[in-house]
Amino acid sequence: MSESVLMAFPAEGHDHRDCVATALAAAERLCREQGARLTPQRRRVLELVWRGHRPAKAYELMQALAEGERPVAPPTVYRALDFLMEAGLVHRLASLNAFVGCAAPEHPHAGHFLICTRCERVAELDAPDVDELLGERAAEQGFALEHETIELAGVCAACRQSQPA
Amino acid sequence: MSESVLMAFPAEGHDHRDCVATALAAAERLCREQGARLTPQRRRVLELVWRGHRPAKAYELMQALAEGERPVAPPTVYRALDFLMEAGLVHRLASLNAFVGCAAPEHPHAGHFLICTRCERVAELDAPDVDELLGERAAEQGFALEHETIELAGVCAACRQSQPA
DNA sequence: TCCGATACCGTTATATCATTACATATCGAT
DNA sequence: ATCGATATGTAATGATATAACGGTATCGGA
Repeated sequence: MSESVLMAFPAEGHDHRDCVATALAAAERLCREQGARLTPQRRRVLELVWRGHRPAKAYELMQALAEGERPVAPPTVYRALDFLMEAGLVHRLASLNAFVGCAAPEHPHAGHFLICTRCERVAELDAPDVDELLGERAAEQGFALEHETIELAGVCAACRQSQPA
Repeated sequence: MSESVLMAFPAEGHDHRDCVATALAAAERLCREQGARLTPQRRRVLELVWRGHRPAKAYELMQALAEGERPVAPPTVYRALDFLMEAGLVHRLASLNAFVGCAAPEHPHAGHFLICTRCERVAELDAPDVDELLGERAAEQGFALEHETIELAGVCAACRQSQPA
């Protein structure tokens, strides 16, 4: 079995600057390749989304953007998020109305998420076989699948260990 | 393979009064068994949710409730919906901020939905094998699954036939 | 280099979705 | 009939997201 390109729950003491740096570098590269414009504003929003492995709310991002600078209005952040989602750099979590950075933007994939209800961190689940099966089941009904929303809430390994209750 | 108890996309000319009657009867029965109070108001909301196989928005339900009667405020409809969800009579679709009636409330199940982007109808997908697989994949990461949100957007068979584009 | 088209961004207003808090009414067991 | 628990009414507010419009930056072609 090959190493997954997708993100598991990150280790306790991982160097998060690496996560951010990698994500931003990948974003720059992808956008250059595709002729998409990763403007400073969009880059800044992406960086903020990557502040942690917790999903970021749009209005939190707004506040963070405004920090020190002049305040920004909702469309600013929603436009940036729309762009980033379009580019596959960010995923939206429908069950939380929140956004997370994508760790593998170069590998197009439907996002399947594990969401820890204790620590609120999010990981992407790499499960192409689930996709396949869902596709089959949908096809049996004559349904042409376009977009999947798969979000699994529960308790991550670290939280179970620290508080088995 | 046994007949699924869950709802496929309903046929063009199906007798929808049957759907509603069946759903309401099942609700009455379940609530009686469980000692839950299906008050007239809650029953009315359930009935409205079942007006069609399209997801119902909370504020639409509010308006419909108010029709002819005195206007109602948001908590009224949200409280009724909370009760109905608790009882498993209604599912919430996170990707649409909307609600659908559950066709098989006596069979506890995670809701997996097919949502047609053309006609906006919704069907439940019966795919215990998908559940199983997801559970396994999650378990591999030490993740204790609590709740699944699975919503598949696409085009239903009827819409594909009528407009293959 | 200039121009025009397109994409980006700022701003105001408003739409949409959902909850809090507290008062009143109803139900149902004793 | 009374009392506690549950359900409902009501007002206010919070949270999420989009519409509409105009100005500005950027880019490709003349």
